[in-house]
Amino acid sequence: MRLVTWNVNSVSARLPRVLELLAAEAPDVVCLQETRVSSDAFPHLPLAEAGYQAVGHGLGGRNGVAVLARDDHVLEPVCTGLPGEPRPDEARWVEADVDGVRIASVYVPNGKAVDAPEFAGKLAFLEAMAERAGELVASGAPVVIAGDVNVCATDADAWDIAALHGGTHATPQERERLALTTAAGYTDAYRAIHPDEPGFTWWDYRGLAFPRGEGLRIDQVLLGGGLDVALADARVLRELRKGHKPSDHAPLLAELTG
DNA sequence: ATGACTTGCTATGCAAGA
Repeated sequence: MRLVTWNVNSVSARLPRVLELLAAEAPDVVCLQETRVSSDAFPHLPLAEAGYQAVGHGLGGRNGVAVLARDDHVLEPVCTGLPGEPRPDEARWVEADVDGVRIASVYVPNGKAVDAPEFAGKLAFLEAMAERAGELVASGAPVVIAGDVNVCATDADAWDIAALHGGTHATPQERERLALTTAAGYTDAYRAIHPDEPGFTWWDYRGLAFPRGEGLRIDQVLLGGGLDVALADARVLRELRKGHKPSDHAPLLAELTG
């Protein structure tokens, strides 16, 4: 199974690049974040023409998540929303089963600034995610949690830890709470394959951040329920951060055997 | 050139992203 996670910063604005990804990599599963469309307005038709079915969860405007599966798989919607999340109206979590593998696409809140009320909401969301992650592995089925976790797990995940706006994304509070999910029995796929590479997945649109290499590794594929032994490769699809109208995130691809 | 933000909306400027 080839699984991609990608924060697209609007699936409508990014549709040509999403179709480019599907044509170039033919992934089995794609988790999208920041789709920024309501579930009703999700672009099912052009994706179907490209050979993909989708479960979208969104309320328009901001946020929104989705799971795509290639047509030769069975995609079954499971649930939307994360039990215990502070803002269920923000559409940041969706689960679907693909050939019996549970897939969760997640968009963790940004948190804005350490002293902002949104920061406490981010911490609460990360706690709810860890809780759900534990439930999922306890069910015994293989599970993938993939998405924009909006946290640099270590200093190696940022080009300049001192430059992070408002001090967010690398605080001990955020890291401890993200670590609750991995402690529940998940493997960070990219780090498992590349222990010493930055693996950045996001670069600011401003200030030539991408060509300067000023990025963050804030998107992750987390493997649970025994899927870690199937991990064969993981890589950042940097080509999609280049060219016409890119997202500010690059897709992250994980390859699993079987 | 990997090239100096981008998106959708409380819209014609603004907040938010990280």
